Formats: sequence, structure tokens, C-alpha cells
Amino acid sequence: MQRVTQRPEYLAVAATGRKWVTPAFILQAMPGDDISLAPRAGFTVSKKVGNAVVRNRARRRIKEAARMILPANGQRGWAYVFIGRQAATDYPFEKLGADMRWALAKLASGADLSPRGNSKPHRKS
RNA sequence: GCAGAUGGCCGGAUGGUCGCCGCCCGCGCAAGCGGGGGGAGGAAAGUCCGGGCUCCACGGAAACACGGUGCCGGUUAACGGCCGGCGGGGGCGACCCCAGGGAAAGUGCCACAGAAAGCAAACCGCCGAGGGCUUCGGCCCGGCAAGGAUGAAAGGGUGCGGUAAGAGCGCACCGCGCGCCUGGCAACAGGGGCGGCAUGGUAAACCCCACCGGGAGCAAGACCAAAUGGAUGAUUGUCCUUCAGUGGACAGGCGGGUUUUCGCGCCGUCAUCGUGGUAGGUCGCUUGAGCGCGGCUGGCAACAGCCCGCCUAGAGGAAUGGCCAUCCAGGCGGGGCAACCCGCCGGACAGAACCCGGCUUACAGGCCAUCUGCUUUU
RNA sequence: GCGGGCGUAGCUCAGGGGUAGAGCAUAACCUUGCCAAGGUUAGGGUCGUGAGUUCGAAUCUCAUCGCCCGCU
Repeated sequence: MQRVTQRPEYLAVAATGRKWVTPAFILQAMPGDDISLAPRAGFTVSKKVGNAVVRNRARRRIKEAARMILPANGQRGWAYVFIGRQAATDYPFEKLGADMRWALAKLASGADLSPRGNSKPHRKS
């Protein structure tokens, strides 16, 4: 699985505004056209979640789920960023995977772009 | 048995399955495939000290400033660490705690209260022996530092003598200071002598003294080195010239809506060289003041020396994981006199980022050794 | 990796060894026909936490926790 490692890439993914929230993580996505590329993924957990052990654990569980799910369910050419939340450390693993499939499907269908009318590219400033 | 003290150790185990990161071997042009083996800690943490290593600065260095340390001796590469001792404090005790140099070098501060808070004097008070006055009550000169509600602290303390009242004024003991002797490397301890008491506290207030410290940090630093940029030379034709592409002249393409002329602007190709060191890569990077509940020797010990054995993560924003089963600890509930049985919950603190020695802080639970007090039994 | 700063009332901040303060906010009363403003008063504090120095600590020292900010 190709990883996102550079900070500018993370910023680029975040700048698209495409995201889907689940209890254990927030999934951000940046669409891409190059079909030859497998979906790439980056993982990040903020310091507010806990100390290094807790953050590592959250990141590893999400990474393991992504390893099993992303190649089949992710869009080729896209770049994804998973932001770990507090619940990721003890959230049931099957539910974590189900949430991930759900979030990937929603983002692929563009569902995040038109719910409840708040999807317009936000006004600046 | 109960309650403690000190030192040390461990801090889940086994297996299945799907994965991750280095290393070695084989195959392969390569991508990769197969096999083997390794993969977090006692604190990896905080970054509070000390070093190694690297670069910078500097003639060797010293001093000032600044910062740190602060009883004595030892140990160590070094330390603010550790060990042993001394002194002080706490505890019945095992044992624990102490920034523990200097206040007769100087400066500052000591609120409130109190007569007075640092100059030992004033004030209240006490005295009536001496001198003077007297209205015979006393007053003044004078003597004294015992007492004076306070305060953290009041100019040695207690007792006896002494006196007009008193006072180290005298004596005894305690304290203090200064010599001497003995023991000890020393801190210091013990003994005896002299002094008649002078020197309040505060240095985690300024300060003084002694000792230590040049600065930065592996993103240190070293090497290789694109792209772009620089220099030199060559490179196309014609003519003149020269010993010689030696020197010189002219000529090319593109750009105006088009044409001519003149002028202007822009543009070559190739090779070599060296500077700089960017992107990127390699090294530094783990064999080291290494580890061993191995042994011997010296030492009370910290530790040192010799011998034997072992190799134990080295990555790039960074791997060491996910799921499951059984067992082992642990907790709760129920049944049972008990052994035990059943069910549920459930695994401390915490993740290497150049390396090492310490300190500090966090930590479920458990194990071992030595010691102390109390109680009981023999 | 290296370094700096800040934690005091509900909020924003003073106070740097000697009784914890100001403004805003809160409550009561006065004023007004009622409200606002104004006036008078009151309540409200483990001074982040734990040790130590000192007679005495918010203040000085050490440790620790949390937050913020630089440099590379």
C-alpha cells in the first residue's frame, strides 16, 4: 500500500474539503485521475488523543483495517487521509472496517457534496 | 502471626492465522520470489546534570562577567551521581531525612506587638549605703541592670553566695570563645587549661571564599552529485592575412499585416574544465567507558584488575501490528463448613530516532533476601 | 534536538517576604410610574500541585502537572 508521507500532500488532501466522519476516524479524500495508481493512504493522529502509545495504537488499528479494505474499496488514483479519533483505540475492529467501507462508498458517490445543503464550497474567510 | 524497614528482581505465557521493518543466503536483467534469522524499556519518558563523537572559535593559556557546585575521604572517562565516614534532626527500633562553607569583610531586612529589634543605651521601674535639700511625706545628685503584658528572636542559662538594691561581682554545673594534649589522612571526637561572656537571626537577600564550565549540536558533520547558472575551446561557409584557425571582415535563423533598405531585440550546437554545493543519494549508524544471578583476586563498600562466554532493532516521519484460542495472575458475584465449583469482568506505567553514565518522575500486580518492633507457642 | 514564557475571584489582570487587591460580572438596597444608567453595600480565593528555606511564602529554591510561543 502506497503511503502519503509528505506534509504538503496532507495539506493538499485537506484542502479539497472532501471528508466523511465516523466514530473512530475522519476520512479525507483527494480525487485523482491516474487510474494506473492504486489508492494511497496517509494516517495521522493528533496529540489531543493521548500519549505516544495511545496514538500509535489508534494509527495501527486504522492502518490494519485500511490494508484489508482500501485496495478493493478505494478509488484508483485517489489519495486518502485517515485522522484517528479517541475511540479508535477500543472501537470494535469489525465495526471499524464496516465504517471504512461505508465512508469510502459515500465519498466515491459524492454523498458528501450534497447533503443538507451545507456542502457548497465554504465561503472564504 | 501482625505491623514495619532496607536492598534486589520480574512486570504476562504458549499457539494459530493475516501482515509490517531491517539483515543474510539462493534464483532472477529487473520488478520480485523462496528460505533462514532478528525486531522496544526499566523507565525507551522528563530533558535536570555529566561524557563520547562532530563542526566552529582560539597562539598555549589566564582573567572579568555569567552560570553551577558547596562537611570530609574515596570512586569514576566525568558528574550536581555513587560508596564510606562525620555533624545535626526524626523514629521504641530496623532505619530514614538534611543546598551541611563563611554572619569578628561590608551592605540590606527583621511587619504587627513591645520600653527597646541591633549602637547598648534611653524609658518604666528598683535602691535609700554616700552627698545635698526638706513642709519629714519624700525629692534631687547618684547607684543598678534583677523585673517590665510583647515577640520567632530581648545582649549567656540554672542554682547558691553576695549587696542598700543589684550585677560573672564570686563559686559550681551547662553553654560559648581561645590555646594545649591525645586519636584520626580529614571532617571531627575525647580530655584538660585559660577567659568572665565579647559575637541575635537571615547568605534558597546582595555578597565573600574555594572549585568547575569556550560555543553549538547527528537537522552535528563527511563524501558523491543532477537540473540551472559560469569559464574556456571547438564547431558552418566565403574572402583577406599568417609559419600556424594566427589575426580580421562578412555571412545564418526568428520577431512588424506584406515588400525593400537601414536600425533594433532575441536565439545556436558540441566538448572540456573548475567553483558552489541545491534536489537526490551514500556514510555517520551501532562492537560499545557493551552485556552476563559466570569465575577468581583486592577493597567495609562504591569500584578496579584478570580470565571465560555472548552479539542484542538500527529505518525513511519512522517497522515491532490486527484478529482468535488456551493457560497464568487479579477483581466482583453466587453455591459450599472447607477443599473446590460456576458465571462475569479483565492485564500497570508506557514506544527506540547518534551513543553512553547518572538523576528525577510514572507504574496494576507479584517474587526473593536481610533486618526491626509487638504478640503467641515451645 | 535546543530555548523561552505563563498558571492569583466566574472573566481580564495587579501584587516580587509581613492582613490577597482592582475593573467587569453576581446579589441586596437606594433612585424611577417601570427599565437602563448612576449610587451604597455584600458575597465570592487549596494564589496549578507537592516538598523545602524562613519567625513568617502568592512572592525565594527544588521537583512536578497543564497551557502557550520561538529557533533548527
